[in-house]
Amino acid sequence: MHSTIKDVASKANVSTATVSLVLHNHKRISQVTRSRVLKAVADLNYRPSRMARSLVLRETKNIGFLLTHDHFLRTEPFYTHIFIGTEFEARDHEYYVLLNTISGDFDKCNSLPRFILERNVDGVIIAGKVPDEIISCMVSYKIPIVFTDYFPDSGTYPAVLIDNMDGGIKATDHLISNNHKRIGFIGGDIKHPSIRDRFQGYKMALEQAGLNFNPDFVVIRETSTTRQSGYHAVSELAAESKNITAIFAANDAMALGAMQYFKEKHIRVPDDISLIGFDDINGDMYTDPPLTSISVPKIDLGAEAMRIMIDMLKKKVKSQKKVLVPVKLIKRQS
Amino acid sequence: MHSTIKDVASKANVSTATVSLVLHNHKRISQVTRSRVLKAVADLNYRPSRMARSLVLRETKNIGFLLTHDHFLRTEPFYTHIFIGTEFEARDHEYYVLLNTISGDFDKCNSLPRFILERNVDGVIIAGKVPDEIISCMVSYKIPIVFTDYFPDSGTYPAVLIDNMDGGIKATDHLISNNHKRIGFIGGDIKHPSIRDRFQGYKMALEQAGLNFNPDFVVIRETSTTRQSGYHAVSELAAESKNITAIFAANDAMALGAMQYFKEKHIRVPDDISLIGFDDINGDMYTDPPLTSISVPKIDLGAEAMRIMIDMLKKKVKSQKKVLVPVKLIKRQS
DNA sequence: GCAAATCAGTTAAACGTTTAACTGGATATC
DNA sequence: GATATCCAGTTAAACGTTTAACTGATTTGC
Repeated sequence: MHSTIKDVASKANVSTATVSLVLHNHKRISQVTRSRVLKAVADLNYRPSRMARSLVLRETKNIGFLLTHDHFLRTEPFYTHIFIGTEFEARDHEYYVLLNTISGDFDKCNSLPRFILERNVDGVIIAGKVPDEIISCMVSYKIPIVFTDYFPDSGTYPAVLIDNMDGGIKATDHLISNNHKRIGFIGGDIKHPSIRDRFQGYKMALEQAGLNFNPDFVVIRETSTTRQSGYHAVSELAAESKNITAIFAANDAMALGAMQYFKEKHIRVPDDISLIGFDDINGDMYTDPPLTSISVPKIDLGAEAMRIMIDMLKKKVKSQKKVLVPVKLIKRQS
Repeated sequence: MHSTIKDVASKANVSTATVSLVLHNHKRISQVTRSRVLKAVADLNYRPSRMARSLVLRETKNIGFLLTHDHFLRTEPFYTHIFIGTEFEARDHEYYVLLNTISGDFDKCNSLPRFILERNVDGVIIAGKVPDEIISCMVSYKIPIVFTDYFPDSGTYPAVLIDNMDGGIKATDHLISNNHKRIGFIGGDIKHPSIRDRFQGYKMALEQAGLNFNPDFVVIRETSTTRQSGYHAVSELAAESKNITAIFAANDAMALGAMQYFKEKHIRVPDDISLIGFDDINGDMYTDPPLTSISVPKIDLGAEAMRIMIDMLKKKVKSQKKVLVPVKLIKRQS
């Protein structure tokens, strides 16, 4: 089998403590012993067991990644990319990421992710909106938390968020600069902080440009932000009868739904109506025509969250840092 | 902080051994003691620590997921979906999946994934092609391995593979049944078992249909199977001058490259030339026109691999089972 | 020349579990 | 009534590390 610290110790004729001290570069060990130990380590191909270290050091070197089942299964790899970002950063600091999805109607504290109950993670990164209940359940475990792409209304946690308001402004400004005056907005789940901020940006940009905000140009009653709700929202908006010449969709999924609707009704994009989305999933998928959108650096977002987490763990102090990651307008043909 | 087995023991006035036995439903404990212990467990919200259990039971309840950096970063979420599949199955059996990418030019055994060196996984699932060296490095650790979507030429390991040959036949048959006689094949990395088998299926289907295999209709010199190589391969094929009316691309990425080429040359798909791919990434992305392809159940593939792994761990016996997961023709408009 | 300080290690406890082996009392067996 | 069996737990070792506290030898300071 594999070798343990005892094998190394007996091979080098020292105590296990000495081996451990050598591996931690402790100054108390003489050069000659040190090299004898290191030789034994190399000969036996020894590496300390993570489990044993974790137990005594009370740190697992695992970080939990938590999101709802729905978010994880979305066809657009939005959260997958955030996950990958955390993974990249974790690797550099010798952490592993344990993924756990929870159901959207979570309510019982004893159905918390196993990695929390069994104390198998040093901290948890939460991605996207999760039920408030789970957060209150988690506080009793005193585990460090970092939020990404979501932030609960109450509580003080570090978070990495998309600069949604700025994105809303940029998207709307883009349409305005293309001479659109009658600009619609379709959104869903308007209580979601991200969607709310994008909508806010939309209104601010209109105001800035001296355009009136017209509630008739807005559909935000949808409960979700899926392709279906985009289709439905745009059909309710009845843009054609209101002379709306451009639409800002709260995310690309909804924009795709809108596009499908327009295709069915033989309304041409962008000739008859312009369309801009948010999230820039076009990098991963294709749309016809390619969708103009606000690009979100998803991988950076995950990496930044992991950076904050690792920093908190190292300094043993709860951070409250909020990071807004900047977004970028990606002009395409819609 | 959290409670340990000692807290429970002293609260219930028993030894820690009794608590453990109760939690393992050992028959030796009387009903009255059992319920007293269980009450203490509930009151203190106790769960055994994974690290401590792992140490004494010598099982980590973690499974490693290994693939090359390149594969993980592919824009098409092929391996991501396999990963998700393993994740789903793992969850049901109380395992976690630790992901680790390795570089494609791996050579040194001491750069093996940390989870192997530190004995932090009970087994490893390898996804896609990896350097042979890593496999030989791993054998000395005597860790159970399951391959997915790849199988090394030497060695006896369990594997979950796509039925590539059947897929190749199905794809070619589909073109034949649409009255195509002059069918091209573009592939890359032809030494890769998957690509080789797809090509094999192509040839078999031609033969079966009484069509001649024409080497001029084939480009398999590309070294990779990316969009770029698809573009390049199809330009080399010069299909138009050879009167080729249909092309079977070894995977969807290459098909996409071909499509781009045709678009640039104003060759219409499917009017001027038919195109079929392999992998069915169209479920996750969009192409124009929607690409006919051979669908691979990626999530199932990952789940099946995890199932085999867990089964091996439970029975403590090395399996050599090879599973061929069936593929399906998805007719679209190309 | 003797106490104090330094050096180079070792001892042993601790982390939180599991479980084989043991114990001491009650019951069954002949 | 002595012995064997069963019952319901407990004791203690083990898993593989880390590290505070200790030790015994050597060096330093005055």
